[in-house]
Amino acid sequence: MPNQEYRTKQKQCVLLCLQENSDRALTVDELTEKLREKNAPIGKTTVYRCLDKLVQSGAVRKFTAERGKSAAFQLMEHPHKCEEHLHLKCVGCGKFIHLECSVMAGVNEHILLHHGFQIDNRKSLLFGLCEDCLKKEKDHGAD
Amino acid sequence: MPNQEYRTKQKQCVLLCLQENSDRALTVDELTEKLREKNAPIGKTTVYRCLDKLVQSGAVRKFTAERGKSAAFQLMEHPHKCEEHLHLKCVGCGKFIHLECSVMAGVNEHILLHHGFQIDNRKSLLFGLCEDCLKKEKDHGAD
DNA sequence: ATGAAATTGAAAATCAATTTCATATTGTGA
DNA sequence: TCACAATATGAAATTGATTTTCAATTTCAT
Repeated sequence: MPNQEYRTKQKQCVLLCLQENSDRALTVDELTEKLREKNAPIGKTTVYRCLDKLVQSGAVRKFTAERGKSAAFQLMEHPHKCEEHLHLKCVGCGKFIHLECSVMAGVNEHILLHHGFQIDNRKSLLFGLCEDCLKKEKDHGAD
Repeated sequence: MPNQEYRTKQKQCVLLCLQENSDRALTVDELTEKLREKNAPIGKTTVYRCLDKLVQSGAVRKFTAERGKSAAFQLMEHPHKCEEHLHLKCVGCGKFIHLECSVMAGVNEHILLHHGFQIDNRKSLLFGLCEDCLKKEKDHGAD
């Protein structure tokens, strides 16, 4: 009486596609389209299900967009390491930045000790503008 | 040729209701129900529209829930001050905490100077467990 | 090869949020 | 006070991402 997860072509393809695009977050539609182009057509329902499992396992991070916009998914290269630091997401270009830094290392501890709050790095995300997008904004003079 | 915002009963009621519940975030359904109970019935569409404006103006913060769950809205008592510090949100009880603290004050500056990233405090939120919920979790021994 | 458990995916359902549009309200100028 | 143009309201219809359903297919231990 097997009680396990079956190894299927579809799951492998979704994971591979995420690996090939690990520098950015993909929506379900983008993923489905990329796989169709690669002659590995797959139903959207299945893509949703694969991603759910990957998110559960911690291997993939889900960026929940505002309603009406699709969520986007990105593979985390080192999930365990990722739990140890905060992350930044640029609202200009979508870039995802690992905030690994000795100065920042003590921040979560400080918040736990002095504010009684235990931050969950997997669920937290700081939004703002990255270096490139800041520069672009200055050049255009706007805002 | 007026080119302004009309002062209507509905807008005042929504704002008042948010003020009376400024300790927590309310969904559109909760807000609509509370106003019905107060004999100030209002259409959901209008509640959505009022909230949009309040969010635009910075007076109200919107907590975008995962899909299938409704977003929740909470009045910010001092919007300008809020832009100056980060916030914590407890995933256990929903508590919203202002992280005003001298130690944290330099964090955004450090990230800008050393990581080239300008954090937008209005869009950022750190998730985790507050003191009370941490205690509850320990008592139950689970996890 | 067999069959029970798990997976797939098209179609239908879900549901918060948005749009539409006819009606009602607001505030200004006469 | 009146009229009217700008704005607001809200019920109903629509949208659109995600989830559910379920019959057909695939996986893998025996």
